[in-house]
Amino acid sequence: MSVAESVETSLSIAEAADATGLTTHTLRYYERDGLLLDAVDRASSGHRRYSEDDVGWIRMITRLRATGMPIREVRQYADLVRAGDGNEAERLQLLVAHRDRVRQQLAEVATHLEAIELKIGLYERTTCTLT
Amino acid sequence: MSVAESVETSLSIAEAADATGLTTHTLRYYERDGLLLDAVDRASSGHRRYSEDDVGWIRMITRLRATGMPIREVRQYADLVRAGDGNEAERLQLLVAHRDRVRQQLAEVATHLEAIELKIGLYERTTCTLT
DNA sequence: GCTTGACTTCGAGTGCACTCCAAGGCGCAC
DNA sequence: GTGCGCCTTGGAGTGCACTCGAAGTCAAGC
Repeated sequence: MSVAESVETSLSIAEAADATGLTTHTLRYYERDGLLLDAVDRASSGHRRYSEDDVGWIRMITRLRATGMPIREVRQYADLVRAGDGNEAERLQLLVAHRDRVRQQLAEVATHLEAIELKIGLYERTTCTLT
Repeated sequence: MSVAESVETSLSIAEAADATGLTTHTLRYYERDGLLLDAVDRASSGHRRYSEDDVGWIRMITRLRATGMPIREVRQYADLVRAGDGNEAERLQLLVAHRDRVRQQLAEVATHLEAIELKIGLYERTTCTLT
């Protein structure tokens, strides 16, 4: 923990887990699975050192995951970014497709939620009557 | 199919699947797993006959599922309903807890979506510049 | 009366996303 | 110098929700 303040801030895997809300297991899993842009830097001991860029990217992919993008597709996106400049149109296409799916799913969930709230209204009336 | 118009409308499993958007596999799975209120009626041939009540209940549980309620909890809810009158408060509690989770998750997804839309905005500017 | 097709059961298989384990390394505190 | 805790690896295990397969039944049409 005393190593935490290096010249440029870099985090241990536990700190990165803390910072991103993932577990250390998941962080290693994501790296193995090609979701990160590069292999994370290592200290001389072999321990991972996460840069701010790493953490920023991981936050991005947690947003994608939290909105339901499958791992496979996150990897595709990472592959595009890793490939460097020139494929921005493809990245855009991927993100737009995802956005549209999320919007639609959000709308569907909202509709279902309304139906559930209606049901709750019925039960509330019942239990009020009973009390 | 010519049997479709019985005295009181009852549906074959394929028709019920059509009506609910589930597969016949899933319908049988739900029944096996105790998600339905009773075992579905059978024709003399042993084939399932879904009543309108059955279909209504299945629609309700697809709404619960579509909003992320785990199978296990849907079963608990079904158990309560099956137990009959007197536990409305428990059912209400279960639904309210679910509603709150859904609302929160909806809000989180909306936030993540905004961040993703921001990213899309950046890419749109990039690709415009390139063109 | 034989084929066709929709249905039945039970159990096994699939895909996804983690999640955990065993065996071992490193560096600091006592 | 030894225990402690955090880290490493590869691979195996878990939980969820389906999804499929095999073998067989039944009613209807030709």
